[in-house]
Amino acid sequence: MTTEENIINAAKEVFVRKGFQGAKMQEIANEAGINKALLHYYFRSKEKLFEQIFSGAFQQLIPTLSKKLDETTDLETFIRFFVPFYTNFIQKNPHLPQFIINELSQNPDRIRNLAATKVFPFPKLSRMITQAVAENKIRPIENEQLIINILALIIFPIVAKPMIEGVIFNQNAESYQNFMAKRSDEVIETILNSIKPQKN
Amino acid sequence: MTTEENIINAAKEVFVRKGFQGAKMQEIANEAGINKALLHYYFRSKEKLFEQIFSGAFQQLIPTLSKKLDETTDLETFIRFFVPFYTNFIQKNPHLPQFIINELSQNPDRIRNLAATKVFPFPKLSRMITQAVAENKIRPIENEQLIINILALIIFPIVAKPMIEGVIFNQNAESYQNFMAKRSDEVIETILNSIKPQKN
DNA sequence: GTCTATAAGGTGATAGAC
DNA sequence: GTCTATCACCTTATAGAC
Repeated sequence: MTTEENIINAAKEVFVRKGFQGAKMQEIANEAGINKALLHYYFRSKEKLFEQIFSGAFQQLIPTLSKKLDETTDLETFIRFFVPFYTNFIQKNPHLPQFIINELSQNPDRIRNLAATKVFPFPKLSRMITQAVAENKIRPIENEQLIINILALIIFPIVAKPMIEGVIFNQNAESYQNFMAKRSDEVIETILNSIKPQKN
Repeated sequence: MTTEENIINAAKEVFVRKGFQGAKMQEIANEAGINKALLHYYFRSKEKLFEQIFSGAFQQLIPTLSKKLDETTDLETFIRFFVPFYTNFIQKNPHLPQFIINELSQNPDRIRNLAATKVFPFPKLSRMITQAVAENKIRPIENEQLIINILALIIFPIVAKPMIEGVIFNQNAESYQNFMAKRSDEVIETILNSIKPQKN
């Protein structure tokens, strides 16, 4: 592993754990097993380092999703694919959504350009929902409400992990893991039930 | 308004906007229209000031909820009360959940004692759900899954506001407000639909 | 490329005048 | 109670030897 890759991995870890302000160059250097000066040798400043890390974070995610959306026409099929797929991605990058939310609310300009199109392929899914409603396959619901419902059910339990472990599971990490193992199926069932067409 | 109240209001604002690390005593002083020294005169340290702020944040919330839970036996009735009530509280304190989540994941010890019992009256609601399942009033679902579903649908759109405004609504603040105005009803409908007993 | 040393500026906290 | 001035420390960034 090159020094540069080494730094990137260390920085990703620290940035995402501490946020931009909380992350210290010294801590990144320690984590990478080098010294501060070398950080500035490879990446002129903390800002530059940050941008490099962040712009790469979502690059694995969006192409896959867009492709799947192009191949799929049925909303239920897409949801059954999307929920475990996105859950899995976020479980592998558990601090990422919280990090994005934090940075967007503290310094929107820093990552707005980066985040705008890379977080979620919104328009395609939106059209799919509109169509499903028009065809009476699901109950009437606004695109945005349904999309936020899905994202909320997936993302919240991961972002709020420390809160949930503390308040709901009394600091019991095993209970939380147990809970998360069943989460994906539960979200699918919750979503599909919630949009079933109403009986007349 | 006394200087002390002044400081508390300013500090609440800044802490919740920037997190513990990001909040600077100078910024709090500016926001309060005084100087740094006076902060330390009233509250010995940044830590002390922080504790004072935080421990007061939830004190209005929990008593009301507990009382309502004692008065209510029907789950649907409670949900119809709880969703708009909690939504309203969080809209008035929009940065609070994000703040708690952040601080819990960055320095759990700092607020664990404060947060543990004050965020949510979990056990009472849990028993109510167990009973509703046993009586076939709702489909089989684990208490924790349902409670997290409810909290997720309420809290996420507020915590993730900057992300949603950016990605879903193209920086259009009015669209977001419009979305939030309908949110409470939508959450109730989503939740109640999602737990309807299954047909045989 | 990698290091040590240090500059330049910020941050929490205190001393002391009024 | 409120202020100015200042201390001690920390953080980013750079200079310069190897």
